Amino acid sequence: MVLNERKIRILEAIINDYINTAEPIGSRTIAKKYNMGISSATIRNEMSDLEEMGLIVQPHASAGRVPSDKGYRLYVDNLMPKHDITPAEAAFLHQMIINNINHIDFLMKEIAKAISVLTRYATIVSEPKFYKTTIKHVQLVPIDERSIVLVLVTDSNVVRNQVISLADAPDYEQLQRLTSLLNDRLKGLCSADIGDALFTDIIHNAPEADRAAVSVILSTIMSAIENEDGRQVYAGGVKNILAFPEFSDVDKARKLFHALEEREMLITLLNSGDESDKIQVVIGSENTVDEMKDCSLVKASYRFGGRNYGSIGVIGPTRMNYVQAMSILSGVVKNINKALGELSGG
Amino acid sequence: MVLNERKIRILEAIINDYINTAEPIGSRTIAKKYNMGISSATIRNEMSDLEEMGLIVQPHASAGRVPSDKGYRLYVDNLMPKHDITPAEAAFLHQMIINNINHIDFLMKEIAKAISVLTRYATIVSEPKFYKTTIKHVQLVPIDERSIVLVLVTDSNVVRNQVISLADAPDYEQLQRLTSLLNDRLKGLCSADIGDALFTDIIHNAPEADRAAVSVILSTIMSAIENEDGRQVYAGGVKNILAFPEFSDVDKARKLFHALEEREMLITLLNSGDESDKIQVVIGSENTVDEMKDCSLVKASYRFGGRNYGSIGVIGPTRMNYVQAMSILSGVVKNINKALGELSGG
DNA sequence: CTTAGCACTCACCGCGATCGAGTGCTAACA
DNA sequence: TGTTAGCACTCGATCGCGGTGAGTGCTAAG
Repeated sequence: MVLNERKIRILEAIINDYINTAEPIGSRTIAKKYNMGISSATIRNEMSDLEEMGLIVQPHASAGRVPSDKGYRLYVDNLMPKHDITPAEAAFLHQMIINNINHIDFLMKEIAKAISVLTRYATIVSEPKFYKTTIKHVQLVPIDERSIVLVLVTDSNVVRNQVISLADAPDYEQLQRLTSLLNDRLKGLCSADIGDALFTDIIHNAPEADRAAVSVILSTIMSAIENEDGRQVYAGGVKNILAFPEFSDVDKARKLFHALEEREMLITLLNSGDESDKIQVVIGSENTVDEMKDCSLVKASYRFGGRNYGSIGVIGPTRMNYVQAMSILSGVVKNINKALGELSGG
Repeated sequence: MVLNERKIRILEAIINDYINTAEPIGSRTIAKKYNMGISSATIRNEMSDLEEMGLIVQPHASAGRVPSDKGYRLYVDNLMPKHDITPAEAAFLHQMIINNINHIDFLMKEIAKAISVLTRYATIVSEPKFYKTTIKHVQLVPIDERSIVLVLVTDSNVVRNQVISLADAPDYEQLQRLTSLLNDRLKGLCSADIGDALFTDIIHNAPEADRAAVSVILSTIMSAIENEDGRQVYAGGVKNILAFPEFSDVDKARKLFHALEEREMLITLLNSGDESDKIQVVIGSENTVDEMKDCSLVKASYRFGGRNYGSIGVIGPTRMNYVQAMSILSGVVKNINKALGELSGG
């Protein structure tokens, strides 16, 4: 069976209508609403064909049709109009990213929030990977007699705090010395560069009195930088899910909420698919995660100098507004990449 | 009408039953379940009195009774058994607090999470107030040519990061000098101590080349420390709300979710009531916030040396388990206070 | 004061009737 | 051959109705 122009227009009508109304749509409605110059009976015949092709389904015998996951897939891959974000949205995103580009941890949360506000869907983001990130600066800051803060700045400008408890914390001058020492030895290195040899070398070259402290501090630095999967993932706008009729059953909503609080699940989601620059769409049953079978995920990676940096995903019902989600996401990614580029260039 | 012993026992039975089942409870059920040696008819008469007193209400004519907010109030103030947390819970809380007491920002989030897990209610916490908190240490850390990080450690061991953008960031040695300068002048001061005079004095005594940077840095420190309401509030376990039958209506749940994302609302909630050491309970309609009229809030402040530090609140339906919420909350607060005490003593 | 008895109320459940949106099929038509 | 009007049919949703049962309030007797 051939998917002619008319079938495509009917499919588009069904998808557009369903995205807006969340109600199954019948032949008569299409005939009236989108006057295509053909009768409802003809549309009925075409719809019968579309169903046979698996592009639309009937929830029950006397109901209208609803797009299937396969239908959405065709739509997303071939039919969907490309369109950009509005200048206002672009300006808003650009400003927000420029303002916070120096503080990536914070920026990621703001982005998640902003995207959920613009799309009214849930947003998940992952921070830049630490793996193969190099140390730009370490700084030891005194707290009290038994603890200090390790501040770690990486080349991707992620700032991390880590409180370290010590039996007997060094005083301020000692910390200054240790800070200099550590920066001299560690600056510009990535986790792979810091082997056991360097590790013990630094300890042995430290003043006798500082060795215990240096050992603890080095371990903390190592574990912070090694923990590749330790990067943060944030979810924003999760409550938007409650606004969709597909989640009017509280139990269903609760399950999805629960899933979206699972770090591992979010990481799995964001890491799925290839890591190309393209925006990827995972529709309903294509999801490997069970709780997501009724949802779609639109995701993109932001990058910097060819290294994979992190990902951003928009989660909505399968009938989500793919055009809007994809355009906003691409706007965000473009702006982040641009800002990160300027950062490395400047 | 006098509230005799028997009426009290019946009221307790109604409240306990309703806390567990969320179903109106009738006279026959009480007679059977809690054998008090009196017939359902007698209980009926007593219940009629309790209703007249406004302690219980009937959702509709042929239904059982449900405690009123006034009934809960009486229960919480006078009838409720005091009981402590289990040794296991106590050990768990104690360990978590001791482990993280040096990093209060993080600790607060962990506490919110832990309380929601233990109680299955939502938890809100506010970080220690910055107001009248003194500066323990400031540290400037380099990021790149155009930005530095300000790390601020207060006497309550809160560690704050703030990225500062500068037209031309000082180099490392310059930052060292500035760090020393700022520590010399600011250590031990609270926001009220840092007036305009000191402010300009520091700037004028700084080397000519550093003045622009010092000015920006000082402003950042000031705004961080002055912003009394700028303290963070976190909500945890909000999704637990979806498990309660009183929120099986998604719309109701959505409204509460929305409210619990409003910073201002949370601050209002946590600041309501007096600031004594006592655990406070706000029941249903006693709430000033509209969205909370169906909920109760159990809240406590944790303190340190007589200064108000911050608050923790547990939010559940009005039929929440007050005994459990209050015991866990008091356990948490006791442990925090103890840990904070040790901190200042050690 | 307590309790058995009883009439009454009313939410809830299950049932059948009705309604209507939507379909598929058929036959007529261009 | 494709399009369309007509029609029977399907089936979820809605409504009305009587029955059921939990629960009450009242009354009168113990």
